[in-house]
Amino acid sequence: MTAKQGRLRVLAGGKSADAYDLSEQVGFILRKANQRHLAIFASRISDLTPPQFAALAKLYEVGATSQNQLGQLVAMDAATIKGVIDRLKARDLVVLEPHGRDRRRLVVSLSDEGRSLIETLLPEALEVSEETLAPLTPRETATFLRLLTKLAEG
Amino acid sequence: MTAKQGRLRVLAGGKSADAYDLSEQVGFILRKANQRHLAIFASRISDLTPPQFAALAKLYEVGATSQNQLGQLVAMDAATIKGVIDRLKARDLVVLEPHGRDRRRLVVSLSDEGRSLIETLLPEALEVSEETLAPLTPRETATFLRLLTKLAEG
DNA sequence: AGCGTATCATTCGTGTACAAACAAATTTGA
DNA sequence: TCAAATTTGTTTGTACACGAATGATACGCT
Repeated sequence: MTAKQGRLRVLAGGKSADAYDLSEQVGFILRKANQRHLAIFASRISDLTPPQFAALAKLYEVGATSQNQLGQLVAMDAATIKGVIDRLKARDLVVLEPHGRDRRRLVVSLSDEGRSLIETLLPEALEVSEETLAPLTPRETATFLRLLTKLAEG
Repeated sequence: MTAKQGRLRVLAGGKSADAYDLSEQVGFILRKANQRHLAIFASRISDLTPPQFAALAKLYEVGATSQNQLGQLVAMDAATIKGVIDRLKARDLVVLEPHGRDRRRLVVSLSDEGRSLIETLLPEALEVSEETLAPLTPRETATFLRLLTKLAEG
């Protein structure tokens, strides 16, 4: 019934000419892996979204920085990091101050509340990573992370 | 200067107690890998977004289906697939018809235009996958896809 | 037949993501 | 030195992504 449309031809001699199976494409599987991870994250850390957590964790790591710089550190563009910071700011988890010498800049840093929240959450976050990687053996995990990093960095 | 805040303690004897390096967490690297893939996709296929492409490709593969069912096939929830289909419908790439026996359902199928578009784009999509995987050797690619699939499926 | 449950589509609200266009401030370089 | 290029932050518009709620319809079971 469905044979008439969408038949994908595979050549006899090994390599396929135009065989395309969506569910075998990297992008598609990558999206699904991400979905699974997000679900695990949400089930353990309902207080923050992953991008919000990433921003706080990075601030905790590097201290005060400008908005854009923080964005680069957590791989978000200017428009995206702004939204994330706005929401953190609205919850008083971060503090914004003007930069002394450069009047374009806005320096972001953790509030006391933000610091104590991230300190509470860090152990949970490690468990999120563990649970995400649970389907793999330790050996596979090491291999996977190495290859994934290679892929992410191009 | 930043040493006072955010210091992460690592125990002497090997395993870290609460060391947390954001850039080593699966979720973070997964997000970056996704970003790189999306950029590659956009540079080669500017006509459609990846979700739109996935929906069309799946329709091409399986023929007419209900909205929700298509959503399941491409791993999108009901609200998401609806938006995607709305946009495809607005460009006349898909056709919507009521289902005969079940008046709740809306049957989606490719329009002629949609079919010819997806046929044109399929070879490009294979190259998107190739370029995404280019940082890995063929051997690494095979390993990576196997592990990624394991991870995505839990 | 009828009642509870499940499914399908839709809507609303929130939160990423990114391109593009912009203003203000700073840096560069001729 | 002073105009050009760059950086920083902001806004707008489009497109996912998902939880939760809703209404209509279908189905299972007694």
